[in-house]
Amino acid sequence: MNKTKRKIFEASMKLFAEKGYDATSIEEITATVGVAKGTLYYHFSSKEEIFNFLIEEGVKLLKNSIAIKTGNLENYLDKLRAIVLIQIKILVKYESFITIILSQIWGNDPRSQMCRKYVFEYIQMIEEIVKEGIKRGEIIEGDANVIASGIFGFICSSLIYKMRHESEEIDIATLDKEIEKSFIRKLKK
Amino acid sequence: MNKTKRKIFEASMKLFAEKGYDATSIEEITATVGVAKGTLYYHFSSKEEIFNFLIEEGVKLLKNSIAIKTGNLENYLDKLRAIVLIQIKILVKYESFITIILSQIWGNDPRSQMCRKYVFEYIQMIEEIVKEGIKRGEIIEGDANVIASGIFGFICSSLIYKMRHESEEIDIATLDKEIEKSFIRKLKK
DNA sequence: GTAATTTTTGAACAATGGGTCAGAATTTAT
DNA sequence: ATAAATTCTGACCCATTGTTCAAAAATTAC
Repeated sequence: MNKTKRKIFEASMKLFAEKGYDATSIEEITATVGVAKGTLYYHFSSKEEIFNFLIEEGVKLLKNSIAIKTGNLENYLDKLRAIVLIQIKILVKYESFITIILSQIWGNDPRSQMCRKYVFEYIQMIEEIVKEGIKRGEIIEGDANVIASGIFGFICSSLIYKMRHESEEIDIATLDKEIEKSFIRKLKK
Repeated sequence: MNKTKRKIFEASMKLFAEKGYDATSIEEITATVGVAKGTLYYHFSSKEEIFNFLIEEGVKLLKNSIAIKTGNLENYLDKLRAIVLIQIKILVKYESFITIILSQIWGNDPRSQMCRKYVFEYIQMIEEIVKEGIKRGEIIEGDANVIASGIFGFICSSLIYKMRHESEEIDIATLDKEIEKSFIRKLKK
């Protein structure tokens, strides 16, 4: 990716996360980057395209991380543990992306639907792991749907937790350990 | 509340939930209700005021429900169970309100901050229950912060679950039971 | 029935925002 | 050095939006 394009990409990510898609104007993005309007439209065909680009990059990152970190684990509960940890790590490192996703998935407009599609795919992936874990007797019996949605819910709760402790620096290991201790561990059969 | 005002209130709630605050125009709201623009501005001083009004009403409802349903329970884990159930019930009955809240709390703009303030108060309330439950030995030891945030996360996961099963009608009792079985029950000491 | 009050109307206004484009500046190729 | 291709600029366009207001309509009070 071009240097200018990357700058526009990063400024958009930050602004979309802070103020939302609609409330962020093209003018604001270009002012932040320090280029003229035309430059933005040279690199991206529309505001919408910036957004799509953003989401695709983020999803790619999340999926890859999960694939790498869970691939070589044998036990399916350990896979879930790994997912929770990655979720927290991504949240801390790419908070803007997670913020955008969590802001966008709830509505009914096309943009929401698009984001939701990705999130559903992600949860589906978790669900497969839960199902297999149950089948193998490594995870307690239960509705894999609900459990997978619940594990996604931990992204929300982690971000909320992070926001509630904005002043202090959040300790990934501690948050992960506490979620593990209070919720995940209990999924062991 | 006036009949016309109520109609405006309800249409706004629905539209804000579906399309988001910024993407919903005054014109759209008034067209939905079937009144002229001026009528809206007779009942509300601004778009922002509609939003604030909306959030306050919803929060009032949620807090009251919780106070009533947990008040006469002795055991603190039962209180948490009741909260989860109420969360699901409110979600099904007032989905628009929950959708608006979940869309709004993640950003950094004044509107997000306001919504977040309410959500933090709500989580705080859960946290107090968790703390007391731990003190009394009815709930396992753990970080009350994380557990309370986690229980809030179940609102997110329930809405996600609901959206993933849009076609079928969601069964409150079942969803509640599954969350109880997989997550809440395990908090018992 | 008339006056006073409340409620509704919709045209008009000012501001903002996404997007365009012809030309300038810069970089790359020959 | 010159030509070609790439990248950048910012004034301009047009549609949209939140808000206002003087006048009309409807309701209430006397």
